[in-house]
Amino acid sequence: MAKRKAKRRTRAPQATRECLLTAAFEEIYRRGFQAASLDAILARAGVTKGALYHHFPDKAALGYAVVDEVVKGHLLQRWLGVMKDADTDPLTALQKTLRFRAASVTPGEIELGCPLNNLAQEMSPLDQEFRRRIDATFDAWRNGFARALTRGKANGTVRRDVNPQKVAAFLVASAEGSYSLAKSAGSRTILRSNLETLANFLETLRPPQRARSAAA
Amino acid sequence: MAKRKAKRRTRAPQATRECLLTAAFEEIYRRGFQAASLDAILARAGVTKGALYHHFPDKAALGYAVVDEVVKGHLLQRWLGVMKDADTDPLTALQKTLRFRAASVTPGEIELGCPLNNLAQEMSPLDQEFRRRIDATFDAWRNGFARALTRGKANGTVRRDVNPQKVAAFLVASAEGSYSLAKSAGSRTILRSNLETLANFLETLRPPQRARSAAA
Amino acid sequence: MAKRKAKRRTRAPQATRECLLTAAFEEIYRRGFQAASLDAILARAGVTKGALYHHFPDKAALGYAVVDEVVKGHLLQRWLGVMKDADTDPLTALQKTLRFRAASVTPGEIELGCPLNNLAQEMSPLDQEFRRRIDATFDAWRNGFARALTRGKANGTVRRDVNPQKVAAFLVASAEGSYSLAKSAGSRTILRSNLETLANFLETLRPPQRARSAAA
Amino acid sequence: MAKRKAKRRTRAPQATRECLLTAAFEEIYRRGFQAASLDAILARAGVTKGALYHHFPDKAALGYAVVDEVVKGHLLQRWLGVMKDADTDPLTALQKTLRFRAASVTPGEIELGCPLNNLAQEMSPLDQEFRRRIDATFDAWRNGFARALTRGKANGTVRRDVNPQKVAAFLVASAEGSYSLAKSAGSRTILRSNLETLANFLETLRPPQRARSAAA
DNA sequence: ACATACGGGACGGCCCGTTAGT
DNA sequence: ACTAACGGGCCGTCCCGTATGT
Repeated sequence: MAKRKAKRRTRAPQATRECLLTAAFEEIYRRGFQAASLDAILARAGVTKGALYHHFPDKAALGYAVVDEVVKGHLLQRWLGVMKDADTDPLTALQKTLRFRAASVTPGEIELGCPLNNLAQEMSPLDQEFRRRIDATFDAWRNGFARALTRGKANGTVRRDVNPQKVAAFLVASAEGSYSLAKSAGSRTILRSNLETLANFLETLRPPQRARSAAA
Repeated sequence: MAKRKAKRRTRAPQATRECLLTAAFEEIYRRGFQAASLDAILARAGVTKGALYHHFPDKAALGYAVVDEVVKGHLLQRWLGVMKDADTDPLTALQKTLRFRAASVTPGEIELGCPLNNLAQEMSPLDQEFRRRIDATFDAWRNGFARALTRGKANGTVRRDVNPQKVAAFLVASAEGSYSLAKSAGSRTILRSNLETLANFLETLRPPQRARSAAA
Repeated sequence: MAKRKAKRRTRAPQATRECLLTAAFEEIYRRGFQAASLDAILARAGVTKGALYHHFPDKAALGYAVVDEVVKGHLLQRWLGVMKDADTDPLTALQKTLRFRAASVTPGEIELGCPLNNLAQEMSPLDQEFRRRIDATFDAWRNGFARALTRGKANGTVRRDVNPQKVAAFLVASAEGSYSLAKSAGSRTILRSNLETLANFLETLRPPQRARSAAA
Repeated sequence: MAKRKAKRRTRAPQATRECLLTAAFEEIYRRGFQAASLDAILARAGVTKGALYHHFPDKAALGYAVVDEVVKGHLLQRWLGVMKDADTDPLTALQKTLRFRAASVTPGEIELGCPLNNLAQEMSPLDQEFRRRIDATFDAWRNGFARALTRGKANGTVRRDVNPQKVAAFLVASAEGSYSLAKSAGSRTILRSNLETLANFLETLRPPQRARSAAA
């Protein structure tokens, strides 16, 4: 009872792997990938070097898996979760998402920023494999937005001259930039203001005709 | 008299200091602050450890000085240089700046991103002093944009309902986000597209009367 | 039924053991015993750790078995193979063996040297059991040479004052030394020259009467 | 007096370096290069990691310096020291050297063998730079013997048909082989016997005429 | 104002061996 | 008979900072 050994969890490789990924994500989110200490991750996960070495060949592979299996899921759920097949009005859905993100941001998110963007800034120039996997995640995000805008063009809720790919890329970039600036300012106000400005920008993408029910 | 090292580098404290700052900036820009090796900086600068620790108390102080004396200047010159006192039409001046940045971006900038944003993402949560100095730089940038917009409101080239501070913050955030995404995508095309979208967004800030001449 | 690994390697304990010994020999020959990685041996053999530790209690035991079951056979076949019962003229048989070894040496042998000598140099001072088994192998080699010289004394082809044990030990030592020096010189020429000098030395062990036919 | 700190030896870089080399030599001699622990060397030398890293870029460089600055000197002094300019009779000088080495061998030398040969066997195939430096040392040894034999040919104490280079190489190889076999046998007797046989072999290199004063 | 020598610590990689499971 | 998960521990590298010396 005194000894905190608690060994032998009955051999659950899948659980061990997920435990490692979660611990690695938290440590990397906090310190960055290069500064993240494997020993700290191990202590947090409650496993040993041998287990880590069994599941991942080296630190980089652990980082790759964190991107693909932890960060990607979190991110897509947050930004694409509510508008799976929003056939009605994608622009409104996007605005709701932006405003919900602005409303529900935690102090921790303000301080630490977006985990994917952190990794992107740090590792993109240093490791091609990292860059590829990070960009693939950003691409999934952008594509989610672009598909929504395309649906809006199809049902007439989005202007014809809108390029869904370009606007989606701009939305993602502006959102990430908003988190970045809020992080260095240490201010959730700036994040909310920026996301609101972005939501207002979306209003300009609606067709001129219907402009609030009765315009013509 | 026996040994003749041929070194003897003129003993100019100011030059040594600037040499260190330049070398430190390049190394930090490339690897990040934590991963930047003092020995690598020293080798690049061609000075020794004694000189470094004569001019700076520790690694952090060197980093602070890089922000204040190297990065800040570069940044403000690039983004505020052309519109010092652009009394005529600040929105057009801003658009020109965005489009000039889009046109003149180098492959190195795409790969490595914005040095200030890199430092912001990495160091803001880890070191309050870093965060303060980085935010001060961003603030100078935002204020430059905000002053321009205020001038525009005064001379009627900018809509009355525009909040200069908020729009300036949004512009900086979107620009930084555009560099971030371009960096992880390894694509200058995405940067250009985003900066162009941002320039188009500025068009919506003009008063409704004018510039609507040839709409139909 | 769900998983189908396609492995299933026939379950043949003897074959597994020999496969391990061969892989271990090659890895040890190349890197030395201490530097030989069990994981590398396992990968080369295509078996897993469980199989290894089923057949051998630890790394040392694997090394001992390599000496006794792989190295010893190779060595004795090479140096004692051709003169099993050379009743006629042992000195000539020894000379033929030396010259055949000189002629048939491969670049790999030059680079890596004699596997028994490598192990002897590395492990003799560190592990008594290793030393014993290595010395037993050298002893078998020496005894093979000594028996041949004794037969030569009996049939008059070797001088009476020759001490077979001492000369045999000298031959083995000089041969091993020749391989050693050739290895560090990276030169097969030096090996051939030395083995030829050793063959010439054997000429001095013949009785003075004969072979002096054409001296004047 | 209790604390064994004894810091601050008044800054003696040369002494520190030699201390490191000596400690490294002993540790490498005992365990081999790859198995030699830097921490053990450091503990033996009484210096820290920082000092080591200052004097040598890595472990390999330390090993190279051990070969060039410790092993080479020891070896050449032992085998070439007594016959610097033995104008009289080089063969006798060589025999004296061999017999002196046989007489003065210590149990430690029997157990651990020749440090240069140990390094040669272990490192030659793994590191070209090691091989080069080791071979250079062997070459100096061989050249010392060869020069002596050449002088003997000049003054008539060595047979005309002797090839000094080849015989020198053979002598070095046989001597090294003798140490090798003695090491794995754990027997100084075998070393003495072999060196004596080698000394006797030298007798066959004298010109036939004078063969002990009165032969014809 | 600067250079060299050095202190001490931590990190990632890898390694040998054990054990739960089949 | 054999597999895979896992336990710990050690090693070389490298790093930041200090102290002595000129």
